[in-house]
Amino acid sequence: MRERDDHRKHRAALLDRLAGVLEQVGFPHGIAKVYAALTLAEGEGLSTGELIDELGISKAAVSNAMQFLIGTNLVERYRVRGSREAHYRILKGRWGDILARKFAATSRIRSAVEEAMVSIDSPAASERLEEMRDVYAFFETEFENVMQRFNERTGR
Amino acid sequence: MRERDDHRKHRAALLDRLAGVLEQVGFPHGIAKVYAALTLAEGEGLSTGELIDELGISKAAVSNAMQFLIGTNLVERYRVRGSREAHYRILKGRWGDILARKFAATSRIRSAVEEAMVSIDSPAASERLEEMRDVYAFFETEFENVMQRFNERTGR
DNA sequence: TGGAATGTTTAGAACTACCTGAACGTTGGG
DNA sequence: CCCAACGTTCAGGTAGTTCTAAACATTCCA
Repeated sequence: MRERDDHRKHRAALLDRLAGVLEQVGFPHGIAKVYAALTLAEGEGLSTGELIDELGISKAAVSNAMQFLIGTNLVERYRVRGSREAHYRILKGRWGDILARKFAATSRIRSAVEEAMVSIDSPAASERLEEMRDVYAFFETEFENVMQRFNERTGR
Repeated sequence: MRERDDHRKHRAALLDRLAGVLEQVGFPHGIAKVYAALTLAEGEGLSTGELIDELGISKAAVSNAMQFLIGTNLVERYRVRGSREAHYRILKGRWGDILARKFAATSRIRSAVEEAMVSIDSPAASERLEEMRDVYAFFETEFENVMQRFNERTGR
């Protein structure tokens, strides 16, 4: 069964690559692997046991990852009749939220920099902070517009 | 000198806070502290010795941080006559580059997801990848437009 | 060109994140 | 209600990162 073996290896490589992508988005390593496995699942989702087999991790790691993924509303638990195991599937339409959360950092950063500006007296330092503030203020409003267009697009 | 002491403590807190902001942007911890110190410097920059004193780190850490900051074109070295120490100052107008670099991840992610799509046959998995691809493609073009507006704005 | 001051590299220590195994708690079928 | 299957929590260990100290290299001035 050389062919099957190749297939399996290829799938594993694909999974690692996708997990790497998700780490770039900001997911912790272990959570990225779980999310990637759920994305590439043949059916609608996977059970705890299937995740343990496919990823070679412990059930504690699965439990931990699910606490994060369910807590952040990216994954949900569901039951399959005839099985006592928990099953997990990816919720659709969550990518907008994931990215919106990242954009939220922009406004936090802007206000933190502004807060720093008030207690600085050196002109040189003020100038550097001002540049930083202006850049982030610009991107903050741009991101708001982008998200609005995104929501209109998906709302249709 | 209670007043001076308060001032010093306040500065240190401000520095930590700004360093935290920079970590949110993606800087590693040590590098964020150095960049924050250079931002808040009274004058145009700081010497190695000043950074060591202010941050309480070793000269090796300074050397390492500067390798990163100079390598990514965010800081430059300059000399001060009468001193044999290296001095470092923040380059102006680099924040656009910093953020552009982050946006570049968007297109890398989109193409990685597209690559995964070609070797997947499960309809459920394809659908999930497709959603991810579409979202990232949307943001990719939006970011391109945002960066163009940013460059026009600063180009003036 | 020699020597002191400074910067870089490297080997190892400390810290942090995360994972595992085991104990514990919970759930559901008989 | 009890037992077995499963999930969660927690203490401990491991891997990876980043710091430091010290050796080494470089630079600059006499």
